[in-house]
Amino acid sequence: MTSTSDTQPRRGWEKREAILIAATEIFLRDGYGRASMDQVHSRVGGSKRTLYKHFPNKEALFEAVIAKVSSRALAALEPPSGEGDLRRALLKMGTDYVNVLLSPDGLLLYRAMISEAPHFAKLARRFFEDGPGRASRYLADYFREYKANGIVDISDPQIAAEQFLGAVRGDVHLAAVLGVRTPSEQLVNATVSQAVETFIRGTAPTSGKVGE
Amino acid sequence: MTSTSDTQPRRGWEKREAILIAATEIFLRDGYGRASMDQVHSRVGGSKRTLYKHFPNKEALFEAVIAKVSSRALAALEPPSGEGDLRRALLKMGTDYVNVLLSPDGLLLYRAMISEAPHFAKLARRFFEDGPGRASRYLADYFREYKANGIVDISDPQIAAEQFLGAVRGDVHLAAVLGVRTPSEQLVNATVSQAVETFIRGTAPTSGKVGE
DNA sequence: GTCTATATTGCGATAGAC
DNA sequence: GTCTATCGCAATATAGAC
Repeated sequence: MTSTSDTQPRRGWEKREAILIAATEIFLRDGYGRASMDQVHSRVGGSKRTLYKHFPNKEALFEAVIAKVSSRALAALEPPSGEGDLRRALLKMGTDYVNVLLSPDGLLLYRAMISEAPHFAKLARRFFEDGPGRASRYLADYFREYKANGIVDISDPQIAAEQFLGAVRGDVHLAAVLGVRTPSEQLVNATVSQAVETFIRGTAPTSGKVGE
Repeated sequence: MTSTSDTQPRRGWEKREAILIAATEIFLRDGYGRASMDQVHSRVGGSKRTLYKHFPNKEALFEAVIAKVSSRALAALEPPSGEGDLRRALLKMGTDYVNVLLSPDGLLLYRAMISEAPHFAKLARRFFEDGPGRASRYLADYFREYKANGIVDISDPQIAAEQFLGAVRGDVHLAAVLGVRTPSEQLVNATVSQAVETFIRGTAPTSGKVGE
């Protein structure tokens, strides 16, 4: 039982789903170029004709795969909870963010999007807007409130948000994407909390007060 | 005159260089998969035998291309100058760093490495060590000195270095890699200086003193 | 030039849903 | 029985490494 497909016949959207699942694994593992419709076909079984009925060509199949994985992987990015203190919000936001980036889907999606950006500009833009762009917008909005209340001293909230998330990412993400090393959860936590402390102190209103 | 090749005959390493130049443009523009030896051949002219004499196969040619572009693009990463104040050193380091990342070679190299990391693990590791890894090591060493002198308060210098560079990168780099937008020099400068200010205040020894 | 890989299609047979 | 999705299998065409 190495194959995803049972011997069960499938009809309608079930077949479509089966194709999508097989295609997802193959496209994300091998990349668009090295993946072949034949691989997908032999993995899912059935007729090639059916495959092309559901997805008129390789590009369409790839786009469907990315759309699905995107929504699945990026769903965990949520706006910081409005109340509560700054430290807690940043910790949660930072942790969620790196967890999305370092999740299997997150890593594969990131690689796929960067690889294919020149040929799938629309997908690349959507990925950016729904992923990193959305996260930093959430955080920027949050900062804007706190800035208005004088709780933080930030000249440009949007830039600050991108920088906090960038700091949290550090080199850990790139190392994981390149397969150089995979971070322990412990290192990730240490990284996030150090980033939070530096950021809070770096944006404290004027006195040396920490947080709160 | 659209071709890189003149009609001049070439011998030995000249031919090799000509091949490398043509291959560089094609590989980085189209990616490993879509690039073809035929394109390289027709661009550089001469016999296919000669091409395969210099580079026994496609992978070897790709590796040579990456090695050359890597050393060219990453050369600008230097250790921060030991004396001078922290603010100036961070500004220079941050600016150099994003300029490397956002340079044409930097962007193309980044994309190529991420795309091919699974199939060229050795190249990927070297890229990481010679690029981001080296930059953060330089900065971490610098921080260690300053930490010993009590000029900065940093719990883990290596993590802090990666975070500063990550903050400087922000989302600007990813957006450029994805072709979503290309940052103005002005935005880059604003980003770097905001990161520097936040970082300096965030790592100041204990009082509210800023820098110096 | 050779040989292989691969995207895409043609067409007739078939099988479950209504 | 009529539809419609699916199947099987072959054919076409092109590209690309060597």
